[in-house]
Amino acid sequence: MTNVSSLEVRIEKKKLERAAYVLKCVAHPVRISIIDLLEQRTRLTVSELQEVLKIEQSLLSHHLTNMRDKGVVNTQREGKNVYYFLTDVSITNIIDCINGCKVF
Amino acid sequence: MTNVSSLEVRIEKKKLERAAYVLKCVAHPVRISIIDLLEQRTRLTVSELQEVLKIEQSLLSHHLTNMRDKGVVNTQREGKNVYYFLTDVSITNIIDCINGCKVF
DNA sequence: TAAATATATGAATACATGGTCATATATTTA
DNA sequence: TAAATATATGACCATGTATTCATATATTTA
Repeated sequence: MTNVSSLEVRIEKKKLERAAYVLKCVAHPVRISIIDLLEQRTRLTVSELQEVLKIEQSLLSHHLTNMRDKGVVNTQREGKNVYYFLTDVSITNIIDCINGCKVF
Repeated sequence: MTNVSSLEVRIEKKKLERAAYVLKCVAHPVRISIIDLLEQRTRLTVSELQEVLKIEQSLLSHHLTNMRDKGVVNTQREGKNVYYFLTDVSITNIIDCINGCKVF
C-alpha cells in the first residue's frame, strides 16, 4: 500500500458542500437546457422558456425558483413578464465539460 | 416579447439525460473529493481513500459503486485490494468549473 | 373595475438518495 | 484450513426531489 500521508482533498469543506449543492441543481435535463438557452439569449421570460422547452408552466416555475434559490439565475420583472438571466455566465463552462468528457 | 422561434437547446435529449445522470453522481461532497484525489494519484485503493476521507467503509463502498455504475470510475483488483481510477480524467474539468465560477 | 395574461406558490404524491448496520464475499497469510 | 484483511452487498429508514394539480398573486388592458 502506497504512502498516502501527504495526500489530501484540495477543496475546503464549505466549498465542497456549496459545490455539491449547486451541482445538484444543475444536474437535471430541464435545468441544463435553461442554462444553455440563457447563454444564447442573455435573458428570457418564463413564457419564452416555456415556448422552447414545452413543459408545464408551474413545473418550469418550480425549476426556475429552484435555480434562483441556489444563485444560478436571477430575475428582473418588466411589467407582466419576469426575465431570468444567469447570475454568472461562467457556469456555462459546465456544459463545455459535458461536451468535452466522454463519461457524459 | 422577443422572437424566440430560432432559439433551441443545443444539446440533444439523450445527451441531456446522460449529462444530468452523471452530474447527479458528481454532485456530492464525498464524490467530488474522490475525483480530486484520483486526479492527484491516478489510482487509489478503497483503504487509501478511506484513510484520507475518514468515512465508514461501507458508505465509501456505496459511493464508489455508485460512481462505477455511472462510468465515472473503474476498478482493477490486485490481490486483496481494489484500485479505483478515473475512467476519463477530463471529468476533473468539473472541479475547475467549480473553482472558476462565483456561483459555486 | 373586470377580464386577460404572466408568473408563483403550496399541497400531495411517488420516487430517489444518503447513511447505517449487519453480513457476505474474495484474497492472503499464519 | 482457519483467521485476518479488504471490499461489497442488501435491508432499512429518513430525508430529499420531481411532478402534478389547484389556486394565488401581480400587472396590464378592455
